Amino acid sequence: MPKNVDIKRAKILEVAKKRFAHFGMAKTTMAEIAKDLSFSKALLYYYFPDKHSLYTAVLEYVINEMINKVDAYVAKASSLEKAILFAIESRMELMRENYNLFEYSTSLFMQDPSEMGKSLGPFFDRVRDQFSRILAIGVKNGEIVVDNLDETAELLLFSLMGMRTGILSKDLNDCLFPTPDEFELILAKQKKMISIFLRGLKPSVLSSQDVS
Amino acid sequence: MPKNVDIKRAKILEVAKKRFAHFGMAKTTMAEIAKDLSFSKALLYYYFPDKHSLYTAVLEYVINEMINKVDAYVAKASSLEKAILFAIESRMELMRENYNLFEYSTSLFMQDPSEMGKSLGPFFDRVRDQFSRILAIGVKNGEIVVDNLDETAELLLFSLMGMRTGILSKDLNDCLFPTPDEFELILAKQKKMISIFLRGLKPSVLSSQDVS
DNA sequence: TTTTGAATTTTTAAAAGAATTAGTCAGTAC
DNA sequence: GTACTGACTAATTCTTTTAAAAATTCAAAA
Repeated sequence: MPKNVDIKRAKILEVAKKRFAHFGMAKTTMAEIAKDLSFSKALLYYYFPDKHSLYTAVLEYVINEMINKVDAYVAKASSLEKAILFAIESRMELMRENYNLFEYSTSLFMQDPSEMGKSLGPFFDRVRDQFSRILAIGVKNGEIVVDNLDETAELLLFSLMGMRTGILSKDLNDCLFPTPDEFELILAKQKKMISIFLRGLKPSVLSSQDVS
Repeated sequence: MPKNVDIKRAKILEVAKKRFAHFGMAKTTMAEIAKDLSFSKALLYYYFPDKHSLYTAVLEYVINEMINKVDAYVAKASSLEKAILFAIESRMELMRENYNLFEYSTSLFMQDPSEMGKSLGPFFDRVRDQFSRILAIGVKNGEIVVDNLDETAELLLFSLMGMRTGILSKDLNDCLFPTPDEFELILAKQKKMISIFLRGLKPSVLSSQDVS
C-alpha cells in the first residue's frame, strides 16, 4: 500500500519528467512544474529539498524503468549477445525519448566532471552493475571467460561511450548530444564493438599459449 | 635543401610549441611569441595567416613527430600487440609532455565539436590511419582477421578514447583533461581494452559456427 | 621579398543593474 | 502534527556598458 506521500511524489516526478524531457533542466522552472500540478511552488520543496534533487530523482526513476525492463528481458534471453544488444538498444531508446533530460547531464559533465562523479555517478554504477550481471550469465553458460566481472563491464561500458563521443567529433554536429539521426550511427558502431569485445572474451580453444 | 622561408617557419613553430605546451593556447599571445623570437608581431602574420593556423600547424608538427616515431618502431616490431602498446604509450607521452597544447583542443571540442571535425579531424584521421597500418601488419602475420581495416581501426580508437572520458567522469577531476596521475590509470585501462579487442580479432580456430 | 611601427578591429573582462528564478518561512487549514 | 500556501529573501542568470587586451591589417621601409 503506497502511502499518500509516495503518490504525491510520483505525481510530481511524472510531471517533472515531462518538462525535463521536453525542455531540459535549464529551461524548466519550479514554478512551471508547480503550475502544471496546480500546486504551490513551496509544496514542491516540501517533497524535494531542491531542484537538483528533483532532477536526479527523475533521472533515477527513468533509469530504473529501463534497468527493470532490461532485467526482465535478460532473465529469459537465449544468448549473451542478444541480451547485451537489447541492453544497448534500450539505452538508446531511453535517450531518444528523453532527449533533453540527458542533454543536461552530459553538458553538466562537460562543465564540471566532478559534479558528475558525485550526483550522476551512482547511475553509471547501476548500469555497469547490470552489464556485470549480464556478463555473469555468459560466464555461467560458458560462453565467455572473465576474471573480473565489474572491471570488464566497466571496460565495455567505457568503450561504448567512446563510440558516442567518437561519432560526435567526426560528424559535424555542433552539439554535445547526438541528433536523432546520429543515434543509429552510434548504435551501429556499438554493435560492431560488442561483437569484437565478446569474441575477445570467448574461452580460448587452444590451451593457454600466449597469455602475456 | 630547405628554403629560408621554411627555416623561419620552423623557428616560429618551435617557439610557439613551447608557449602553447606550457601555457596553453588561450594564455599565449602572438606578441609573446614574437618577443621570444625578437620578431615583430606582424612578421608572424607574414608566415601564418592567423593564430588558429599557427596552433594547428604546431599540432601537426607535434603529431607528425609522434607518428614518425611510432612508424619507425612498428617497422621492426616483433608482435602486433607490442606495436599497438608502443603506439598508445607514445600517444600518452605526447599528451603528458604537451599538456596544455592538447588541453585547448579538447576544450575546443567540448564547446563546439563541429569546429573539431573541421580543423582537428585530419589529425584524428592520421592517427587512425596509423592504427589501420598497424592492424594490417597483424593481418599479414595471420595474427588477426579483419574485414574492414579502417573501420576496425576507428572502432579501436573510439574505445580507447572512451577509456579516457570514462575515467575522467568517475575520478573526481574537475577538469576535462586528465591530471598526470590519471594518465597511468587511463593507460592501464587501455591496455586491458586492447588485449580483449585484439583477442576478439584473432582468427577462429573452429570453423565458422556462430558467426551471427 | 621580408620586415616593421602604428592603426584598426575583435575579443575578452569586469562592473553594475535589472529580471528571473531558486529557495525559505511564518502561518493557515485540517 | 501533517499537508499546504502566499509572501518574502537570496541566489543566479541576463543584459548593458565600458575598458583593456589581444588579434589582425596595412602603408611603407629595408
